[in-house]
Amino acid sequence: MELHEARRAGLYNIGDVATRSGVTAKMIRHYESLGLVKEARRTEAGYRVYADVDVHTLRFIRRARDLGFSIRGIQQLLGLWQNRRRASADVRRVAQTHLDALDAKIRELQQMRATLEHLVHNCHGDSRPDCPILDELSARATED
Amino acid sequence: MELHEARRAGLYNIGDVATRSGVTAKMIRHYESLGLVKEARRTEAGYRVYADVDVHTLRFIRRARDLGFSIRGIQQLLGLWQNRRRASADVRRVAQTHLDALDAKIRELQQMRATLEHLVHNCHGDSRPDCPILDELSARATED
DNA sequence: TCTGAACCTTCCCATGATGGTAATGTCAAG
DNA sequence: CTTGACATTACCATCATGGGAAGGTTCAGA
Repeated sequence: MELHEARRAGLYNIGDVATRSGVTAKMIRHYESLGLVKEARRTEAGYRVYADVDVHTLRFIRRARDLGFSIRGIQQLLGLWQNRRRASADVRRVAQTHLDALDAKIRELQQMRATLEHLVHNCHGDSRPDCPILDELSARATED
Repeated sequence: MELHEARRAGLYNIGDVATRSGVTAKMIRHYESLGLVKEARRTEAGYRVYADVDVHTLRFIRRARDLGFSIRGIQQLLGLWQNRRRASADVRRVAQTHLDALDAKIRELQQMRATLEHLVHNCHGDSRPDCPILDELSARATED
């Protein structure tokens, strides 16, 4: 197949798909190398060729990434999405696992934030050198 | 210098320092290669040798890492810590920058979390295939 | 004194998701 | 036929950390 034939057949090259899906061409190739999306057909010149269904799949991937799912999680979600006999419980389990991970991460960052906020709040922030931030970081023990 | 002499002089090898500072030997070497800590002296056999002041510095680094500071930020903080003519305003500026970054990251994760929570909440989680989580991910447009 | 465990050294590779760049080849329009 | 905008692969970088291999050192105990 050649590219102009593919175009006439309603197919896209990687740049078109990138624009339509919101996934960069770079990442599309990367996902292919990971096996997250199946290997694209090629024109005779070696250009990747895509159809609407691929755009749809890549949008799915991008939305999942936007929700912070890992490639592993997206792999699971894609598998369930493409399996009509899936149980929604399986989907929810994957999502819940990620939700728990998000919660853990948020708590971790909030803990950092609280400590740092406290320190920043207690720092004069003037021309003098004394600074509770440095005092805390150089303290002999980890206590506040 | 040989190791037993160094020990008698109150110095440590990298394993001791790792234990005392809470920074792994691996990371101590890495920080040295980055220039975050100065190059350690060596015994004649090539073993790194450290003093109490180095333990102190590495603890400082570990505490800063625990607060999520980047290597770049820690470099700045170390510089200020070791500069007696620093202005606390400079320290606070570095900390505030990181605090802002933490806030941004937390908000980003909370946004993800909220969306995902909503989806998980609306998913039956039973044996049927219909699932709002997949519906959202495969939606034609990004709206809730 | 020998041996083995427990250290140390350097060097390379892996993570996860993404970006950059370079060298090279193809396509489409003027 | 040239030119510019595409495409291809391959490699390197990020950020902080860990793993492991291959080899040298130290030290305690038999």
